[in-house]
Amino acid sequence: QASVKEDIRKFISERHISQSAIAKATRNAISQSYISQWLAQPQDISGQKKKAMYTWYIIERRKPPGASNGMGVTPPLVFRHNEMDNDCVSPLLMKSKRGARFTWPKECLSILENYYNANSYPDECKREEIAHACNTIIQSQKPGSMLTELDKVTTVKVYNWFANRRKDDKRRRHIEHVEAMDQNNLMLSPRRNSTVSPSPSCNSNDSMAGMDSNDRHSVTFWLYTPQGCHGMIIPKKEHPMQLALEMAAVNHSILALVNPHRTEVMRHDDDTDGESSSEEAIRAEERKPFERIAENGSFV
Amino acid sequence: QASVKEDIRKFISERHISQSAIAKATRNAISQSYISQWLAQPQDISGQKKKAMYTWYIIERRKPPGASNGMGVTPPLVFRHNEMDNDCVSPLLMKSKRGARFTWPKECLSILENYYNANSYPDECKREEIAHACNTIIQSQKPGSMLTELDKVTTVKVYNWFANRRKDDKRRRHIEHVEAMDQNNLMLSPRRNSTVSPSPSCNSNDSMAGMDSNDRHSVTFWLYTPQGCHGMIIPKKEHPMQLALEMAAVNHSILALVNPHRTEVMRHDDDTDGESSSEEAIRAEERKPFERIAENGSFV
DNA sequence: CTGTTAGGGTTAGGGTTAG
DNA sequence: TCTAACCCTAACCCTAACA
Repeated sequence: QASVKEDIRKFISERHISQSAIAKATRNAISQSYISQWLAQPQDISGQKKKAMYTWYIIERRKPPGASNGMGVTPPLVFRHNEMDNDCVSPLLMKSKRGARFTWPKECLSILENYYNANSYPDECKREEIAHACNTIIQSQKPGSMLTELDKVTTVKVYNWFANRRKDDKRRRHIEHVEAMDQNNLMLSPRRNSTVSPSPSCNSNDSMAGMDSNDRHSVTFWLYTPQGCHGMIIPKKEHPMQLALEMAAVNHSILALVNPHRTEVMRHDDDTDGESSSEEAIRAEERKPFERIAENGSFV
Repeated sequence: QASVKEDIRKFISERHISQSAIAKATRNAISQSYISQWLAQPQDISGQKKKAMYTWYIIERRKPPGASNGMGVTPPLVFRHNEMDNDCVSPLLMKSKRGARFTWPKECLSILENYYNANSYPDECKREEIAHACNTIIQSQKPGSMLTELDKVTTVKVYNWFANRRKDDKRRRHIEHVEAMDQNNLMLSPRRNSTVSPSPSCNSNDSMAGMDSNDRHSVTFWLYTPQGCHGMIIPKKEHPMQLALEMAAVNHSILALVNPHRTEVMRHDDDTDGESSSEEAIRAEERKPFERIAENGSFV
């Protein structure tokens, strides 16, 4: 069965709708570049973006063909991600991170390091060269056995290494910088007052003050902008009934996509209580993941 | 004057030797935990452990930097604990990075276990639910008092529990697997006899057999492939004389340390044996670099 | 406009530290 | 001794900025 993606692709091209128009229409729920990638890659999969995309599609499709070539800023786009929102999307994505993890043999690390010093941005060609060099070395280390899929160095692994390496470098530099800038306030005042912040994480200045002595995980924070949560509020209303029907349709297609075999129920083995209290749903939106600050702010 | 402890600390960190490796190398004459504490406390003090530590250090230091990351199982470790052994244990607990340690009440554990069986990867939402459930139970157990910061179950604690739990699970599964693969040599022969392997750790199959019943810390080791430890066997025997000299040197340094008044000795390198005896060099050998077990080609 | 990717962010595996 | 909390980092997500 042709995927919904195919339909959308066709729809877009028939009506000459630009990717950026879509992005705009969905109020940047999906970015142009994401759309581009999604359309290009065969192994699609997106999280709740997919819903935004499908919703846009279904709504847009109803419009008269000639009028408004996608620019229509689709009616406020009200859908909330509540029921029907059984995050059935995640499992596929998540899967990838769950397996056994590759680790770089140290011989390879020195190779990588060498290349890195020469050039931190190797192109695909160079990456291939590097990967090959690594594989050769690894192979020479373990005479008999063939390289397993996991152990084999690929250009992607090399790419990742360089990317991570660069980030790490940057982080380290930043920390140094912060430390260097720390002569002034050696003695920081005891801000231990008991009345404050039940959620200790989000006070722009104060949090930074408590944080600078922190470990590498502060990387999560020293770039965080306090106001990251625009968008998605969606004031509107269409005919509720019709919308509901649409939503049902969307949901159905998604389900079908995710789970090609059985079209009816969907196990959604993951969490997802059948809960759908509206406020619950809203909070489900952009969860701020995991910040483990807290406890270390204590002993200053 | 910089203490020897400083030297050791530096040595360890430079060569990336883990505390548990040291513990193992000294045959648990010093526990990993003890090492940790000793290094943390400025107010050093240890009894005879100190000797074990120093002995390890002195011996390990002679090894070529690349080889044997602390895993060397130091030679029999002969010294006797005689005089000079002033066990001055003054627990001057200093600043420690982590606070007092939280422990899970058993009621909570069963809750966690339940959730774990349903889903080992709870999202933030679920974690909050779990935390709340735990807190409720705890609260009900102790009527009057408010939950202290330490006892309160947070989502982070829940997160950690699940992460640790998953690892533990994996370890357990692996051990089972190894045990299952171990039909052949159930009874490990008492290789205690004097003629063989002075280092009991590196005989491919036997070592595994001895290990599988091990505790959770075996996780550090079941990643070594059986034949990964060739070159460790060290058939050699040191010249007794040489050893004696070593011991003398060790004792000397320790004395100097215990009696910090006479500073003239210690600092220089112990191993005045200008030898680099040829047999020593043999053992330098390269070590096989780890190699994961790769059981996970499984789930494609 | 679209394809690419650098770089900000995050998750989770393997291993270590420390109460 | 046991294990909660932590570190390190491979692999992945997403988008702004470019080419």
